[in-house]
Amino acid sequence: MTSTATPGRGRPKVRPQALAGQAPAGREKPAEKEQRIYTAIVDRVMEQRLKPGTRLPEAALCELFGVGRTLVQKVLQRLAHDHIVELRPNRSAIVAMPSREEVGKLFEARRALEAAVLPLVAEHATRANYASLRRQLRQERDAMHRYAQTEWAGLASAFHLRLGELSRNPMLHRYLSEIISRCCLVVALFQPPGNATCEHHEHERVVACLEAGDVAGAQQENDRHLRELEAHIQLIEEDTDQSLADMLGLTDRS
Amino acid sequence: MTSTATPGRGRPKVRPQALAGQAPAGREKPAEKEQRIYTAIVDRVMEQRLKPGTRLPEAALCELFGVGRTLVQKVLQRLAHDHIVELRPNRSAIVAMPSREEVGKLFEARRALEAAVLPLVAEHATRANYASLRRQLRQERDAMHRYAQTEWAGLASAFHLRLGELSRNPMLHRYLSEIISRCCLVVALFQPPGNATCEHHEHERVVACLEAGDVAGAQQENDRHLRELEAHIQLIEEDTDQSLADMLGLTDRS
DNA sequence: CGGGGATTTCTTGTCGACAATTAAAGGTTT
DNA sequence: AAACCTTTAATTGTCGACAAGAAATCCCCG
Repeated sequence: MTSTATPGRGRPKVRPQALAGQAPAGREKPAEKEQRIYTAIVDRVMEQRLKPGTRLPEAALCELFGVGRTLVQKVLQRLAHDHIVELRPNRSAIVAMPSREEVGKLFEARRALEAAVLPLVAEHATRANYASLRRQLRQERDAMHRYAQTEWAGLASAFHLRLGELSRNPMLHRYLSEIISRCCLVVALFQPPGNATCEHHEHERVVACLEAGDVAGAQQENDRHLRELEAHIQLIEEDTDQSLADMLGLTDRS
Repeated sequence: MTSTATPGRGRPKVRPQALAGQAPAGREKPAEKEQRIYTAIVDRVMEQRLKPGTRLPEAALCELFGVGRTLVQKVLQRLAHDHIVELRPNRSAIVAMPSREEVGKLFEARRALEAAVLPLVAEHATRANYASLRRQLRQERDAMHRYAQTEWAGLASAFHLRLGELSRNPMLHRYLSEIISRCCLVVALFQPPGNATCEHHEHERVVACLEAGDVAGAQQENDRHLRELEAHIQLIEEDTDQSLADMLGLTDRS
């Protein structure tokens, strides 16, 4: 008999690992199921409860969410397409860990895309749109003053998302959404809690330029704003010796 | 017994429809399988052998390509993400048929994106890159003179794709590729064979501006070029009474 | 003769099962 | 003791099976 004390020959048998399932008992529409799993994973990544490099085996996700592998695979496909996870053939999916170069390209793309979007916003935006933008800015400021970091971070990116929406171009909106959520991911990765940049004045400046019809000015302000955000990221990244740990291969396994 | 002459009660039983399978007998790597199906469908759509609105039932595709439904579904997901097909819940997937408004937004996005890409191209491009661009332009001109329409169409979009590549930004490159292939789809849909615009001079002008360091000029030339292309599409669309046939529901079935 | 169900079939949504691949440890040989 | 091979488990790739939803036709009734 194979006792528990004697270590078997091959790969060690993993313990059943009773994972706490949180599947809502009530039946839900098929589309909602998929969305629920998707957002659950994205949220955990944003909260840093799922760190980059963490393995995401399909079976575990199946138990966690109480669904079959088909659905989990579909979600993983979507996550991989959005670069939230990395999908390797015949290997577990892992939470994506963007390299320094990728982060640079990411912000470059974001600057280019937002600059391309601003003229369309200026073209289509109405008074009501500007009013709602300003309302959003007030919320943002309040959250900052209340030191509600997670909420504030969400609102800050919501501003840029709203700009994408106001371009009235579904494709550009989608692309910008994709890039912004990846940026959020990066920020969440490298930003130690409690270390936030005070940026909401810059948002206000962009809106002011837009409302005054100064598109070029808005582009310039936004570009500078994004560069500042990126510089802050880089700085923090230098601070922690992330690269060293990475080189030693300590970030690979749990 | 249920004879073939008497029409049964419910929905008419469809004939097995012996479809000619073209599955390569030799085993292939899993990733290649998926790509083979994907490109096969895209190619058929581009050739207009699969017209918009054509239904794509999973079972038929399974027989055609000799694979299971899992793979077919994965491919359909990708195609839907690229807006090549439309995916409705509990209904057959159909080849996408972009509306007039979507086409407008599509070209708007393309103009914005290419304008955003050009500065990066000017920043990164080397002498050798410009040389290869010019080589491509010569091929393009030759193909046009030889009246090789399909080849020429491919080369014409290849020029824009190359610009995306030269931006050295993977994300922008991918987005531009997506949009360009959608534009190709639209062009293929509305462009009757043999009716091509003579555009390669405009490409040359863009390259000339870029090489001279005149980014704004290149953007302007490219913008005008794309607007001309779109205007040509619209014109043709007005010509054929596509909307009428659509309203009569004649475009639904083969 | 037209409209509302009933009925049948088609089609997708979802799941577990089996095969193939990869990783990780132990044992073995030099 | 270090490098290689063997064994074992974990994990994904792929498929058919079953259930549920939608569509098309016919039947019946007004």
